[in-house]
Amino acid sequence: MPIARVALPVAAPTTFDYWIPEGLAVERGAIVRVRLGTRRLAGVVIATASDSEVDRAKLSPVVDVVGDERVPFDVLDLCAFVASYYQEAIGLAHALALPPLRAQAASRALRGSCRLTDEGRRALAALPARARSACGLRDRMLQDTALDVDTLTTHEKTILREWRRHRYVVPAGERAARPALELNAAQSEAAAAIAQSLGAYAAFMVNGVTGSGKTEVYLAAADAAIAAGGQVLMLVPEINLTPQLVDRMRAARPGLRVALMHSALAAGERRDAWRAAASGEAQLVLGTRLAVFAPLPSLALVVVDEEHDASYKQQDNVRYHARDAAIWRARRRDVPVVLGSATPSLETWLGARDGRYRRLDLPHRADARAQLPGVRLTPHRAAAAQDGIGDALRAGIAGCLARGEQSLVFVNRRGFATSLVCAACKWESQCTRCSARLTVHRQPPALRCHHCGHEERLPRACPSCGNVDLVPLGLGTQRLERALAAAFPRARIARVDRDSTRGRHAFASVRDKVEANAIDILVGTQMLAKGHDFPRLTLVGILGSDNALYSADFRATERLAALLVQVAGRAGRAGSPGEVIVQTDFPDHPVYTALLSHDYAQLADTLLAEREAAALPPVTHAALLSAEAHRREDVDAFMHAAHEIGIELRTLHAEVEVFSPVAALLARRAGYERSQLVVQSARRGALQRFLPAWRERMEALPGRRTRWAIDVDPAGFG
DNA sequence: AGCACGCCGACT
DNA sequence: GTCGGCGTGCTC
Repeated sequence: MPIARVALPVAAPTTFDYWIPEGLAVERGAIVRVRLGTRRLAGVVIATASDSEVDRAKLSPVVDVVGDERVPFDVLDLCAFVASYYQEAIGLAHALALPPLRAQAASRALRGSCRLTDEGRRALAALPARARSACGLRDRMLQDTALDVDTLTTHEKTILREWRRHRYVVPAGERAARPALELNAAQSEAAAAIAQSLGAYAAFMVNGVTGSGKTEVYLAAADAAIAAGGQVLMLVPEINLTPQLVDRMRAARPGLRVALMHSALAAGERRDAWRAAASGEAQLVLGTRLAVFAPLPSLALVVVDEEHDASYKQQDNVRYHARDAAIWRARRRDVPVVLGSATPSLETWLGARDGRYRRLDLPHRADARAQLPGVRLTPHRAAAAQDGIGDALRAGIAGCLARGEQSLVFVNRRGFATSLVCAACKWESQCTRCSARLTVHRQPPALRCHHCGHEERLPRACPSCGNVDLVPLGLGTQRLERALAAAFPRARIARVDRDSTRGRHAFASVRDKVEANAIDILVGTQMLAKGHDFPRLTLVGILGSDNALYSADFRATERLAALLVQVAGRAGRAGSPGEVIVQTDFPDHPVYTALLSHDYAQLADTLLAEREAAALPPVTHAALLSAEAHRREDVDAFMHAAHEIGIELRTLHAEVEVFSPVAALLARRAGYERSQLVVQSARRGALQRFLPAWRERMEALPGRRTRWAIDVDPAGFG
């Protein structure tokens, strides 16, 4: 009896067999609907066979085949690799490759940018001011000559669709192509090296300083791949970055067929993108980490932009690393892969040092007029009394304002203050469900936990002793914004953090304002760090970054270095020289001296030597077992057992080290007590042989009160 | 992951 | 007496 082996989206360790009814064409890669228990599920056929190990009586039939899409074989292989490498359920790993199955009529997708017609302009201007739902969009349409549809919320797209029916808006058409950017020597050399290697596996590390024009290198390499009839897969860390990147791509390459893939797309749009990729119609597939599973029949080149970025590692469900999956896939398909960054991860750095990756350097900014910014380190402690704004930074901002230039002040913490303490007794705002302090917020006023979302009223007096002298400790974006407003009352200030800027629309509107020169000072967190060109921005202030140096996580310094370089890179990108002022009390720390001398390479070598000395990743290979339960004793009991099993298995796996369980950095979160345990080996293969045996023994442990997971190649030991 | 089955405590 | 709490184990 013909059998289909189906990977179903359940946390079971195996696939499930179903018999194939006569007349139903079921082949490897087909998406089928089946019954599992009482449920009906869609899964992907990973193999067909002439019979099954399972009792015939237990087998049920394949219900039907969904559509005509097939998951390509290399993607099936990638999913199998991901399941095995990351110790995940085979079916959950394969679920990553399924197209969105909601068969809703593919909405006539709006693409690119739209502009108002004259009639539309009249109609919208005449719209009553209280037509609130459309108001923001209307204002933006009336202001802008063209609006990028990708930056809109789904609600706004609905409105826009309506307007298009009335012929109020029409597609803006392809923007006039930017004058073809002359590649400099380093750029054309890098692009040529990649282009020459098309047709076979090769891995490149493109190490280019901020503003060195890595995108142009990717584009030139992509041109070569596409000209030969190939498809290019380009991964980016965040959806925030895609609209701008797409704009640039479309402007530079009119007519380029791009498909976007990220989780913020509606099911219909995602399905369209999936089909465009699968049919070969899309020449460039641009997306976040999940795009690494896209069907690409003519894949010719893979690019991972900002490859150091932590968001490539999925932190829940299937804990895969999209960069590593991309490398695996490139090897499997025998095509080149490009890993680009201004601050390469130490994994990639080591790969380049060992000769596994070919190193391509872009040591200068592409625009010859744009110098790398000058960096100054000034003491932070001295600034504490002035809400964090030291004299140098104050003078710098004043200078910028006088010249009509923009400044950015960065602090990596939202809210007003880190915590609230009582000046009289020892009381401190503490989360009841986490081992963390509650952050002070003023807009709106509240004490909030950034780990579990718990919220309390902002107390007027100490809940413990009644004293009214409560002191907000530490610096957040809201406090900084207030201090800047007090210091520069006439400056136009915008705050950008997760609280102020929800959704893509909000971010795009700040970006537009900055571009329209309606903002003098930007205050914000991480959100501001990445990949946005602000030509008038000449000063960057970085506050509170020393906090990262206290972190117990071994990757903290590497992450800080990347963040500093990214933020500093916002300064002075177009002609005007930039300045970066970093307030630190550790000016001799290698991470700051590297920033001063613009020498990330030196820092990466130093950090790598430290990892070598301490036998830490990427020199060794690690997995992290993390567990949580409501009761401390349950976690401890589980971890104790897990540790014992690990030690016992070492008789068979001598090359693997099993460390003792320790409380997690955040020992309690949302009412769960948390612990973790590290296992590692100098050899990846040894760790890979150990992990399944260990996992199976742990799965057999009684007591399900503890939730646990294995994280292979964890982003940190936190 | 769901979902059912099963074996123990407080309710109309 | 049974309603339902969640701990345990199975699903082709």
